[in-house]
Amino acid sequence: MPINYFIEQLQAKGVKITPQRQEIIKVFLESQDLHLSAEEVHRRITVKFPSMSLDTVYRNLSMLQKLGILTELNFGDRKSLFEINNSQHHHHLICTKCGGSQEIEFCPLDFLDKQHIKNFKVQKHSFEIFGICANCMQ
Amino acid sequence: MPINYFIEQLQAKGVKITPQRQEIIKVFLESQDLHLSAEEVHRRITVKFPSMSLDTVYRNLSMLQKLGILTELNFGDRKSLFEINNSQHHHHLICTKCGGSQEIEFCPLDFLDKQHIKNFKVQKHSFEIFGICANCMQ
DNA sequence: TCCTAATTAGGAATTATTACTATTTAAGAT
DNA sequence: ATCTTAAATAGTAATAATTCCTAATTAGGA
Repeated sequence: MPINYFIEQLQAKGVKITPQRQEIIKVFLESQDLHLSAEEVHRRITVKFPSMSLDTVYRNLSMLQKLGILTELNFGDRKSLFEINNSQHHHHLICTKCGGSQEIEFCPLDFLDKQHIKNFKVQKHSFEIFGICANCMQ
Repeated sequence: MPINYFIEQLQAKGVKITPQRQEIIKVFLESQDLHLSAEEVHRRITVKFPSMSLDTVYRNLSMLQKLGILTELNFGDRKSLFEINNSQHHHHLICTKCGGSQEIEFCPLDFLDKQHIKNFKVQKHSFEIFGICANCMQ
């Protein structure tokens, strides 16, 4: 997805298109890493724009997540990671040794009997598998 | 499960049976709430034993989790919750409005095609569904 | 009863995130 | 093109959860 695709979403929601916001989206689009922490996003931007405030990063990550442009991930280490929604819905295998992760396309909701969630309005869900990856296995 | 069941597990692992440890286990066994934070465990114990250190709570929760006596839960609010393993494996529906949770017996691993996780040694997994519970719905 | 490694209390330090406030700015109106 | 203003930002302080540190205590074996 080109950056304009996301900029248009912002315009449609009536939020201002600031240079800071554009930089944050660019970082995700240019990143090889799929998952970035607020700190890491900030670090990458301040290389070129040293005045970017960490608060601005947090504020915008949160806003972009609410708009559905980013997904927030919690791998249980009490720091949030974010990934941009430019591929299909998926979940993750996370290596507890090296910290790396891979995507799996399996989604539990496809197998969940609706009996289990009646009288409950589902908003979102999380599913992660933790273990040792092939690399770390030997 | 009586408390002795857990004490014996500790003895079998060769850790010392301190009063502090026994209190922590008691708190879980006596609690109607299924999920307790470190802070909450500490709060309940200091009513009777004001000198219990918060550090001791953290250290022991972590130890009890590694021994398989407790399960650590992360509902994405960057604070860990713990529950004692005295019922069968389950997952949770979590209400984003009131914070309450209910158990569901469905487990994704029962439906996961082993193709998805080949070359990966599974250690643990998380699965939570977030939404609005029946009470908060009206 | 003695010994010692394990454990603890108390407080300081760390990490991630949120709050606050004065200043700046995007973008619609004139 | 300029003006206006609500939204957004920078910089810093505050908060929350957790971990680290160290001297003192203690469980449990000898």
